[in-house]
This record gives sequence, C-alpha cells and structure tokens, in this order.
Amino acid sequence: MPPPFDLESFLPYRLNRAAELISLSFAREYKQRYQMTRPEWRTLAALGSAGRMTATEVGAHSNMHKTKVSRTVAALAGRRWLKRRENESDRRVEHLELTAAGLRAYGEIADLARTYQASLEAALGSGAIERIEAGLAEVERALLEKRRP
Amino acid sequence: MPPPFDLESFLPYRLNRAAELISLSFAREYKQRYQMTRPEWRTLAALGSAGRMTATEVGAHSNMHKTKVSRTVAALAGRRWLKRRENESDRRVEHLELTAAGLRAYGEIADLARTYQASLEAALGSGAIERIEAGLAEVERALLEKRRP
DNA sequence: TCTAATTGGTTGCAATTGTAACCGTTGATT
DNA sequence: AATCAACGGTTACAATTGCAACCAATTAGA
Repeated sequence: MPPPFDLESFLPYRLNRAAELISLSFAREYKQRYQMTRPEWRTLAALGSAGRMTATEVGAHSNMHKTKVSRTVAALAGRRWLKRRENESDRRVEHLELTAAGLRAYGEIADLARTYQASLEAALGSGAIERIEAGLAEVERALLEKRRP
Repeated sequence: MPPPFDLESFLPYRLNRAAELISLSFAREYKQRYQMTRPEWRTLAALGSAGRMTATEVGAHSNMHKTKVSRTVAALAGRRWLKRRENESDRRVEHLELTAAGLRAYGEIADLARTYQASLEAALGSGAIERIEAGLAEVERALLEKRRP
C-alpha cells in the first residue's frame, strides 16, 4: 500500500509557489521604477554580476529559454544597456556586455536587491537563507546530473 | 561601503531557477502521457489533495493568477475531470470537485509524483527535502505577512 | 432601503511565451 | 576538399498569459 500523496510536501509544487511569490514580490520593487520586466532584470543581473557572457551562457546561468534570452537581449540592446561584441574566432557567437548606462541601472537595482534580501534575512533569522540555498544547490546538482547521463 | 551584490545568493533568483528546473523536469513525466499542462496539473493536484475547493481557493493555494485558474478550470471541466457545484448560500461561488475520471487521473499522476520525489530523495539523502521545505515555509510566511500588514 | 463598494468569476485584447523552422557558421567525417 | 551534422542565434506563428474591464451577486454605509 503506497503512502498517500501529500501535495504540500511535493517539492516541485512548493518550489514553484515560493518562487512565484518571492519573484513577484521583488518585481514590485523595480517594475514601474525602471520599466523593466523579469527576464530583463535576470539578464541584466547575470551580465552585471558575471561580466561578459554569450546569450547561451546567460540562458544556462538563469535557466531561461533561448528565444526568451534572444528577445530580452534585443530589448536591452535597444535601450543601450548592453552591447554585443563579436567573437573573431567564432562568428556565430556574440559576447554581451553592459554599457555604462546598463552598469548604472544594474548598480541601482542591485542595491534594491541587497536591501530586499537584508529585510528578508532580518525577518527569517540569520543563516536561514543560506540553508535554503545550500539545499537548492543540491537539488539543482541532482537534477542536472540526471539530465546529462 | 555596501557589500557587493552576489546574484548566486540572491534568493528570488535562486528560487526561480530551481523551480523552473524541477518543474520542467517533472512536467516531462506527465505532459505527453496525459496531455496536461502545468496549470492543469497544479489545479488537479490541489483539488485531488484538498478535496472540494472554490476557484479562489485554488488560486491562493497554488499561487496562480485568477484568470489562469478560471481558464484551467474550464479546460478541466470540458474534459470532465471536475464538476462545478453551486453554493446555495452565495451564488457567486462555485465549489469545484473532481469527477471519478478526474480522481483516477489524479491518482495516476500522484503516483508519478511520489516516484519522482522518492528518486530525488534518494539522490539527495534523507531529510534534505524536508529541510528545504521548512525553509520555504518560513519564507512564504514572512512574505505573506509583509503583504498583509 | 437605496446606493456604492466589494467579491467571485469570466472575457476581450494586447503582450509574452514556446515550438519549430530557419540562417549563417563551424566542426566532423569522408 | 566536399558533405553533413551540430551549434549560436533569430523569427514566424500559435498558444499561453496578464491586465483591465466587465457581469452578477453580496455586503456595507448613508
């Protein structure tokens, strides 16, 4: 006789609910102020924090579909927040990097993010976020391993 | 001088990435087999595990936008997996409950879910999932509290 | 009691998204 | 070298989504 299924302890469900909640919560901090969408912030954040990257790398890093990355990069380029640099050894690849304006925006929103996380940490107690993230890292490792046998 | 911003330890980013990864991973188990979308599975799961609920409750429970719930309920009703029951004391409300066919589908996919989570648990070690979920519960509590002051 | 505000739920419309097919470039096989 | 598969990235198209406006029913307030 199988154990009953408890949705409340089913990890995909729980992760999705929490992610949607926190993501919308933080998006309220930048959406109107910077006219920025979630994929745009994720791309800006990836480039701002890791420096020059290709579109494929941005997608892998933040787990976004490549067409979503492509369109987001086009939007950010149109806004002059990033520029594309060609790779001379492989002309399919485009390196992406933030412009001065992009870096400035990144810096400001990163401040919001720091403040946001600090207030969350204050509400949760020290170490709580680190513990969650350690668990998430394990989960991701297990899933990516399963995906590439 | 503010501490540098580390995207890898920014909780919204980390939660989103992990949630998207695991959600797509599990969706592969039921998408083609049951011709079911993610919102459909979430709604089916909520109703199957909590029993009769209203659309608003489904949305609150799984944190889905109310129009998404509305359309998903319509799809599941069209498939005869749930039926709507009117509430005689408040005729705006519709109670939703699974039909026999809906319960059967729920049971089968819940089996997949149990198996999925068991294999994940095996890869992670016992207690790992519980620890993450305890952390998520705290986060959700803090966020919902912030939202309703 | 009459009106106004609120609530549960639906829908029109525009924006966002994923799928699949594509283009140009590179790598592998021969 | 010639061909073909694979790769990075883009785009046409269809499906999914969210916003805002809406409807009907209920509740609160004057």
